[in-house]
Amino acid sequence: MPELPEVETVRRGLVRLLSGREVRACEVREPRLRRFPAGLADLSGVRLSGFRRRAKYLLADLDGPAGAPRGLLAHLGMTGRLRVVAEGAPLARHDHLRFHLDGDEELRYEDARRFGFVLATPGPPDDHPALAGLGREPLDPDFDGAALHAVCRDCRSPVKVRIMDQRQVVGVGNIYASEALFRAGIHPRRPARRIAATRLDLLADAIAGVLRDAIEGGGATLRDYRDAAGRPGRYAVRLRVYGRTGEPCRSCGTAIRREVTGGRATYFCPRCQR
DNA sequence: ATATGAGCCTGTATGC
DNA sequence: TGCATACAGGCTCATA
Repeated sequence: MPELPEVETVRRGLVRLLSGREVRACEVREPRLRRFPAGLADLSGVRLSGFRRRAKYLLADLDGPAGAPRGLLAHLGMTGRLRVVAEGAPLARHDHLRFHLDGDEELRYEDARRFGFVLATPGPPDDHPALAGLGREPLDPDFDGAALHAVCRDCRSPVKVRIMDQRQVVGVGNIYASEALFRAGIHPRRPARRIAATRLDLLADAIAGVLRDAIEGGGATLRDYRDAAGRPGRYAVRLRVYGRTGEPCRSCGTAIRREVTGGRATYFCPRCQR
């Protein structure tokens, strides 16, 4: 659901809609999120000076009085939405957090499944322990076949499981893992260490390529995902294998197959992917 | 150490 | 129509 392209799309929306804005107050309506929404009571008077992304996490930089939190850290989980709405807009059932802003607007955090969170950090949000141990950013310029080789060598797990492991490569979730492996022509259950170097080059390009294309399309909305302005993504119709069980492969016409790998639904073309 | 599976959580779809 | 069940999958934790 919200994987790297969706989080990046939300980030860009927040930059556009909220840069430089001031938080007047924050209201916690439901604290039982993935992590406790610590520090949000102390945000009055801070200014939102920047929005960054690391993996599937959103980081906000804050300018405020001494002692005020310096950052926000958020994760959308599966159904989390960060949206900018008019002050006092009708509340949805799962609007858990309300950030009242200057300019008569609110930033709302809505999350039906409560797998996500937003919290304030005393120091830079980068220092939060949740970010320790994360793997490589696939859109960094040095993400290539050699980088993937370091990730995949000696690894007996299915390659799909490996590229979804956030300690190895970040931002790739269930949807884009299937899509990237299709692009690279690699079977999702192939042991990671059994992939030749030339094919790892292809896979690195495929991962970065599908993520870039999805960002360009504003992310993929299957059901829940919305950007910071409340709009769905436009990339779902471009997916080549995800959710297409039994439908013809767009490349060879063979029926797309669904299997469970590492406990996750996995989609692939049994003819194009080896 | 790595690898696998359960659990968190609610809305939606499916089967009876 | 209603009920039970399975599934969705981000991550964390426990176990093998």
